[in-house]
Amino acid sequence: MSPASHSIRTHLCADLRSVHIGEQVTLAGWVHRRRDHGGLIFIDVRDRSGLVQCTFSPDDAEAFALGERVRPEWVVLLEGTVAARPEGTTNADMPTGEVEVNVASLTVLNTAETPPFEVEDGIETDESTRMRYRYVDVRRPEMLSCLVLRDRVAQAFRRSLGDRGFIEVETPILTKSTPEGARDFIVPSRMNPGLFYALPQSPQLFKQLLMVGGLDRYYQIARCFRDEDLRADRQPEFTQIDIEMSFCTQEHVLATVEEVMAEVMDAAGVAWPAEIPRLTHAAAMDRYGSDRPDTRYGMELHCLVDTFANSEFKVFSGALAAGGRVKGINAKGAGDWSRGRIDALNQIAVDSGAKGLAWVAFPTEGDVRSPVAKFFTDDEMAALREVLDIAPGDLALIVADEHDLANEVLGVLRVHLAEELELAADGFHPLWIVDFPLLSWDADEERYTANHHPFTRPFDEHLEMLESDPTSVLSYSYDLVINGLEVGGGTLRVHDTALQQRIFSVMGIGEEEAAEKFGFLLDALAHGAPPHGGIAFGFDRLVMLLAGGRSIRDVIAFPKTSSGACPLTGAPDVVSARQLKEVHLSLD
RNA sequence: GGGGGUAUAGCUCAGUUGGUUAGAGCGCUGGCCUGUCAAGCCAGAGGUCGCGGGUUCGAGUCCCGUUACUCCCGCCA
Repeated sequence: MSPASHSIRTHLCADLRSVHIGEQVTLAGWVHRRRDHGGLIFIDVRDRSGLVQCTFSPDDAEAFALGERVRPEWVVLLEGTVAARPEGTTNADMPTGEVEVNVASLTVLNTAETPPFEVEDGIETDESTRMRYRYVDVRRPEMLSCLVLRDRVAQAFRRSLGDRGFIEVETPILTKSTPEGARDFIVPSRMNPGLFYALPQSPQLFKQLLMVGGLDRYYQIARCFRDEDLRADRQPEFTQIDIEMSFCTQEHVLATVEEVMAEVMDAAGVAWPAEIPRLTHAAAMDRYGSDRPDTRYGMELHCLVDTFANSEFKVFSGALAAGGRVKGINAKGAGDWSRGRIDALNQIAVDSGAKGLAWVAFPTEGDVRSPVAKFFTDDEMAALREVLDIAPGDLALIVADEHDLANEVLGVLRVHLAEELELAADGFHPLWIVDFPLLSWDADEERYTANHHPFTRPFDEHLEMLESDPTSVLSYSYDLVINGLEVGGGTLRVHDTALQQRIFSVMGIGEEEAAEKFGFLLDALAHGAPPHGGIAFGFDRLVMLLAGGRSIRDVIAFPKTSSGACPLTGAPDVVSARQLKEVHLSLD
């Protein structure tokens, strides 16, 4: 049903077409632009559907006088007759360009101050100004279309998940602070002096409790809160499509998600591959140097250990002797880069933790430029060309270092080079990253920490290594990566109290602490927890990606600045002494 | 917490080696104008040069500090 039903208007502005010619219509909207010719006035009237041109003729003195008075962004109600535009005055650039409305009467519903910026696409106004006047900003078609797309995607998720027997359940916003993970936003409790709620970082534990509760399949479009520093793709509050299912294997979760994503992408009008390729975490690191590789381009990492096994070059031989790796990438088309540009790459490598970056440029056939090639034998050079598939115009970049570091450094360079060389193909290139290690060693905290979260289920066949070789234990875990952006992630969960205790123990979370922080989860697991698993999608990121944007803020109606402030409301703000006293807080 | 960038009219920006009264386009206000659609023409208003301090005869410009916005690193299971 159109918004024009049950309304003081009969049509939306941009719905008018030649078929309406001769009809009496009533429109309501904002004055977009006025073109006053003295004896004839054009006003483009805008509502969320778009624009239509309205004309005021001096024949109707009353309406004409009002037409002279109105200003941009005034809110008007107007009645008139849809008419064909005179020959030669149609506007092919406008959907309504064949017609215009000859206005018989106009009512000013509201006046408006001059807007702080133009209500049109493509403006370059400072973002905090746009945020401060967000109600003006969202009148711009490109902003409106982002919110519409967001709605489309949300509706598609609801429909698709509902069709598959998932039940939408809301979980608490006022909840309990948990260790691990991000910093919590906390809320003082007036009725319980000195005690605090925390806002959820995700509904993780609640959805597991719902599985124990026999809901079987749950989803929620859930608001999540994390008190960490912001980025272009990170807001302090954000939205997840949160999904959990019981009695399933990893394959069942992935299959369900693939079906749902196919339907969602179809609803969003996006081309989407029939099958989502999979890559293990280890393979992703090995081939792309990243656990969220951008597969819109190649430039994979290649192992040069065999190539330089007997190298005289001390940097290489030293790294290999220490058990490290020599790996390289081929920056195709960068063979003629200046020394300065290559030095910049070296700086990126060093900033990423490498000791340095070896490079060999092949600007033209038979020409080689390199500060290190003199250390290579002819055979080594030939092998290098072979392994990296070098052609004239290419640039070989080589890192020799400890295994993981060599991968990561090249991974960073790969992303940087792809941007500079504009390698990314069009469209959306999703892939699954699976089989993440369960735990990582945190050198700062001197303990093992969960890669995903502490409730992730280890591979059954790796359980015996849990205490003896914790970092070698892989887990039932999966991330959905699209164009180098982590869009979703999930795991199968531990559904057994004893195993959960073992994992806490390996992580250095004692029985007492576990009982205090997660006691309710452990209790639940002891009350008949089915095997279960799920996934959560970063909804804002996904919509941003589909909208082709670079900032998550453009798909959030009222986002915050990078310091977590809201220029519109002025939040965060001071509260009164009385409010503080009521919640038993005093400030420094 | 660290690094980079930005801050001059409502918006987007220019402003030279420090030098008279800080400019432009758009927008805004007024006037003219009957077929425009980024209407056109004429006229006009509009400035705490982010803020504070310093150097100087003189600071939008140089120095120090600071705030806000923004991008990145750390951080974000």
